[in-house]
Amino acid sequence: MTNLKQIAAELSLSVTTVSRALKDGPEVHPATIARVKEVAQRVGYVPNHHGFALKTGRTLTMTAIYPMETKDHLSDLLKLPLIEGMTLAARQAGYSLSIYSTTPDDDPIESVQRQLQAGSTDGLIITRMVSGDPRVKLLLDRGMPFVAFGRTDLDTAYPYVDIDNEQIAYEATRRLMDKGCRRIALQLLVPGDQASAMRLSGYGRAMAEAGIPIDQSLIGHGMFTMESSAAWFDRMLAWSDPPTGLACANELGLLGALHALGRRGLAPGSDIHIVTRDSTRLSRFLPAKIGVHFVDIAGVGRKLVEVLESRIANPIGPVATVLFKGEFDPGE
Amino acid sequence: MTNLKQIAAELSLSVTTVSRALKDGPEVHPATIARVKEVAQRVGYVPNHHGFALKTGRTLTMTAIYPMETKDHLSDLLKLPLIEGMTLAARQAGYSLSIYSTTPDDDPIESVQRQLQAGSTDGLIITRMVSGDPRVKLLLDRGMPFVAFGRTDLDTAYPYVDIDNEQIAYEATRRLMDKGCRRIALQLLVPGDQASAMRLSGYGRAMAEAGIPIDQSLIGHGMFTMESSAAWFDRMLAWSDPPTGLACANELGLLGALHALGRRGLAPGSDIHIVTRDSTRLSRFLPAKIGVHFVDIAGVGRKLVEVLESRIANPIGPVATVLFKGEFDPGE
DNA sequence: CTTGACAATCGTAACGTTACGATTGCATCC
DNA sequence: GGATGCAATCGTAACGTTACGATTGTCAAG
Repeated sequence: MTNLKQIAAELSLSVTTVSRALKDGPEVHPATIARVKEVAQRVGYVPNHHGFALKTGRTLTMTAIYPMETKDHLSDLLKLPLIEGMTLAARQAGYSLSIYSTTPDDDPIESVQRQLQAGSTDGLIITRMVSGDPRVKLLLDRGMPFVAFGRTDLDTAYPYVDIDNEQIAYEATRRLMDKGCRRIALQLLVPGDQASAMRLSGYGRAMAEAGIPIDQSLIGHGMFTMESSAAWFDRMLAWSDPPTGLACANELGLLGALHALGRRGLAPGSDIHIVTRDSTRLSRFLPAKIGVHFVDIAGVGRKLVEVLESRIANPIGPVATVLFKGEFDPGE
Repeated sequence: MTNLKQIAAELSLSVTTVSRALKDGPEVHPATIARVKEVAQRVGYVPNHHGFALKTGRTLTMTAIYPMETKDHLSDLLKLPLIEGMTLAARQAGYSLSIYSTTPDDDPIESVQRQLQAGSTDGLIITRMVSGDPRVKLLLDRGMPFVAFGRTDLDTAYPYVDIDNEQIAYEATRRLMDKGCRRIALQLLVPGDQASAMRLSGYGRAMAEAGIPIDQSLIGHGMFTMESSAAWFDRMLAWSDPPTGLACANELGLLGALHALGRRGLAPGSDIHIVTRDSTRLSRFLPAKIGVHFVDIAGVGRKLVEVLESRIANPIGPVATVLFKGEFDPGE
């Protein structure tokens, strides 16, 4: 591992001049800059991360707090394109992305505090926003740059990137109504999180417009595994008045529901209609007629990094808020 | 952000003593240790990562090099449990895990060299091993601790965790033969990688045992998206003598194949039989009779971290090599 | 010839941590 | 009472980097 000192020694220059030359400092003679860069290139000099971080306070690291809904089960395929989008964008922006996994046992606030105290990151990507999320105030107060994947219902302005879950659920419900459905079941993910609240809101708006009262028993919470989705939908199918429409939370919810349906020899398209949100295009490869909202989650990942990057560069600038719309494909 | 100096000032001790006290140094008076720890606790002291790293050379960071087969498409669901297993285990071991994404444009060797030169990681997790993989020698020569996800055909001993792809493909092929299949198609992932070579080897062994000559046109390379798998299988189904058995590379390959089958009104179970490897249990929720090899990929991720951790702790110790077997479920 | 301006380079200190050797105080021993 | 040993603590230097102010040399203007 080479350092500035070695380059300086080789050229009989001071460490200072070498340091400046490598960042094209105007005080350094152009010819010297060229010589320094030539040697740096030749010996494969790469700045030492920790020396830089210690001196400047900039760590060139972003941390994504990654919540796992369960310890063992697959919980949302969305995470795959999200991670791919984030890691690739972070790398291209010159940051390394550290992933801090949390289980349901972990306190979300404590996870953030830990990152704050450790001081080993320039910025945080937080997800799974809840109503009145206390992490926002905490991070703003401490001046730690961050971006949230998801909005919340605070007065405070803060940077976020979100999916328009309200619109997606509204449109999904409307599409099901267009098919003639009136008893429409809705899958929600983690109870209490903002994404689910928005879905519920969009669903409620569509139902209200159509004058259909909401039947709470049609709303499924905690549908973040194929198993839970299948069991929930299976119970409903046994009712005397089963739902005729279903809005799934995501690909896994869809797979679970299709599984329950298939076991009874049913398929979506005639008696029952299904729509879902999809971030992997996986639903398009299933042998079933389903309406799909595609959302560009890799794009969300890239945007999160981009917003966080500008936030780190200018922590007191205006906050960016970005909303990704879903694109509906009726799947006929 | 508090540091040792502040704690030292508060207790009128030297920084040295505080540093030692926090790691229970035997030279420090027990009562002093208690006082120091009490203050550290109260002010929320967390050691500064970069100061520590600069001084000791230990970064407490592991880096996983994460290859993306394509820039845009979902390429293997295996990555999700792998990342979850790795990140969680790394965190529990006191390391942070950095993910370095690479695209097909990136040179794998250069990616490793970059990590070596940057010196900002204690150890590397490399994947997608190829025949005679030059990264192994490079890392061994430079003394950088690492662990590979996958074996390769080198004489050199090096630590790895792998899935027994040879056995899985062998057993998959045998199972298909038990169903009466003789024309058996095989899906392989990245051309040239070792996992695919092992699959091919296991397939070849089973075919040889059964005395069936290998038809190269039944072997599909580059089947790492649902799209490519569907297109490939669709072409085969149009033949006058289509395959009667198919061994899929993974869940996505399976989805693609089922899609192609479904469009022709066919389903696995009678004319054609399908087996696949699965790391998400997703195939069990599909409305199709397929044999499945389950592999505990989250366990692989945890094991990778565990092996790397012991490698970092003792870089010249014996190399651990771990093989994960698949568990077959005929899916009747 | 002196002064001033300017370009180019240098030296020192500091970020927070740990390793090493030095120092202090105190009891014990001959 | 001075030497010895030991426990507890301290001071300094170093890891690699950057920021700041200082220093050198050159050249033109007065």
